[in-house]
Amino acid sequence: MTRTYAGTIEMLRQAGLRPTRQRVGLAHLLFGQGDRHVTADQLRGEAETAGIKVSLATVYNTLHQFSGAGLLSEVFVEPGRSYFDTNTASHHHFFNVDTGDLADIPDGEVGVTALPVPPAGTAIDDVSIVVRVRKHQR
Amino acid sequence: MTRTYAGTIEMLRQAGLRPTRQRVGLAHLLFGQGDRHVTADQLRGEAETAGIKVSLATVYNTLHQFSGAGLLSEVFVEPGRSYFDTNTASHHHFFNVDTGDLADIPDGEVGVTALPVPPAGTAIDDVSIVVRVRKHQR
DNA sequence: GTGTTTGCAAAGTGTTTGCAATTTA
DNA sequence: TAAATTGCAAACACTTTGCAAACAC
Repeated sequence: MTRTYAGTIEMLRQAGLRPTRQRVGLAHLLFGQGDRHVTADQLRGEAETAGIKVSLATVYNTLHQFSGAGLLSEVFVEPGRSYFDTNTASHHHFFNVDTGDLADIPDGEVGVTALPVPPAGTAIDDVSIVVRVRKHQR
Repeated sequence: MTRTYAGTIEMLRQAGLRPTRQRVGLAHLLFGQGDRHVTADQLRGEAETAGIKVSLATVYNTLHQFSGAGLLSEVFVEPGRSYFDTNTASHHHFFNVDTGDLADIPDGEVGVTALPVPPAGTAIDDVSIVVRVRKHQR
C-alpha cells in the first residue's frame, strides 16, 4: 500500500510508467486505502469526486497499464463488466449478484482440492473460484 | 440427451415453451450431441449451416428462455461474451484464453476444500471454478 | 381467432481506437 | 524539443428492445 505521493511516483517509475497527473491520482485512489475492487466507471466517478480530471478512455488505459505492470489483477465475474483488483496475490472472490459488489474471500477459507489435468497442449495459467451470493431472504 | 423430434417437442412442452420451428431446431443442435458450450453467435452459425432460419435476436431469446427453464446454465468466463452450457449439473470449467474454448472439467478432478462464510446478509447461490489455460509453449 | 413468438432494425452497454493537442522529462 | 500521454468522439462487439408481421394452437 503506497500512501505518500513520493511513494506513488516511485512505484510508477519502477513499473516503467511516467508519473503523470492522471496516473498518480488514480494510483492514489486505488492503492491508498487497502484492497479494492473497482470497475472503470466506478474509478472514474471517484476521480471526479476527488477532483482528478481524467477521461474514461484514460481510466481504461491506466487500468490496463497497471494490470500489465502487475500492480492490479483483472477479475471476470460478469459478462459486460471488467473488475480490477488491487490484491495481486492469488485469492478468490465473493460476487454479490444483486449489488454487483466484489469482495475477497479471506485467505484459507476456500481453495481447490486438486489441480485438474489440463487439456492436451495447454498449461494452467490461473485458477479462480467465484462464489456468487445474493440477499439472504428471511 | 434428447435425440428424437418427438422428444425435443415434449421437452419444450414440459418446460412451458411452445415448440416453434426455431426452438425445436436450436434445441436439437444443443441437446442432440452430448455436452456443449456455445455462445449465441456460434449457435447462430450452426443453425445457419444446419439450414435452420433464425435471427440472432431469437437465438438470444431462446438461450435465455432455455436457461430460465433449467435446460441450460450460463457460464461467466470473459467480459463481453456469454457462454451457455448444456450440462446443468454443478461442475467446473477449463477456459482456453487463446482460443476461447470452454470445456468441462471431468467430475471429481477439482472441487472446493470448504465453503466460505458468505458476507453478512447474503447466502451462497453458486460456486464456480474456472481454470484458465493457454497453449503450452515448448 | 387469440395470444405467443419471431425478425428486423434501432438502441443500449461497456470497451477500444485514431489522432490532434497537451504534457513529461 | 522529442517522445509519451491524454481526451475527445467515433467505432466496436455483444446484447437487448420495440413493434409489426407470422405462427401455434
